[in-house]
Amino acid sequence: MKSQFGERVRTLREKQNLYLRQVAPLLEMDTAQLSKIEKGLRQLKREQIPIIAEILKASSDELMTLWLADQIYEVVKDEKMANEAMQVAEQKLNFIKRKKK
Amino acid sequence: MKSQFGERVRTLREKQNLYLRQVAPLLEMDTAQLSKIEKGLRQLKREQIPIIAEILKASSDELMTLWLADQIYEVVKDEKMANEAMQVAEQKLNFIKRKKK
DNA sequence: CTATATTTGCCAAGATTTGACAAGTCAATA
DNA sequence: TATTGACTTGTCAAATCTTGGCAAATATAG
Repeated sequence: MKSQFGERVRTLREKQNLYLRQVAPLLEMDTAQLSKIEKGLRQLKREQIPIIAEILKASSDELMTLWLADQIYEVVKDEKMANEAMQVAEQKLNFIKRKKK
Repeated sequence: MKSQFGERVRTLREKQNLYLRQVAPLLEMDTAQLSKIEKGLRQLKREQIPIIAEILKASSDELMTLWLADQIYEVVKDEKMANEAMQVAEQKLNFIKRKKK
């Protein structure tokens, strides 16, 4: 499981019977780049997520969630304190959210 | 709450009655940089965490946890799907961990 | 073998982060 | 109010990291 985002994009693309060469230009990149993105070797730019969601007729929220999860995972993988750090981050997140209401 | 790591470092440093000018050289930086780190405007390098932990007679694990939490928070702050993403990342983390055992 | 789809390797260009310094604020106090 | 010491802020070039684009390699199907 290299990149949840990439794997999901590939699945969706295949479900739509689209080739890299068809999708890549819509994102203004070449097939090599999109291939790397699907394999998790590169990151799609955050602002392109809604675009690819539309191309693949998928939920932008779902793809954004997977994309963010990949970024988080990149930070904590191989870290002994990963779980503790996630918990602390979550608490901060909820604390800030509560404050904003 | 800008940076949990930075705030903790400052607290620990003050508890030890140390000045920036005393601590900074031990990390091979100037006081300006360390000041920014404590205020969350810069990140300490990951590999320097054990060093600062020793200087401040603090737990390396604790500081690493806060440092990682800051990195995670940076990824998800202001994101609508933040909580969902954290959950997905956590699942992946536990999945991988289970596999490694 | 040929054609098409995808993957991989490379490296220059672009973007981001850091290091270093100078100048600034602030508080205590002579 | 002038001085000193601690800390902060702004700037910018250098260092580091990431991306874009191309060419060549591989894979698959006919």
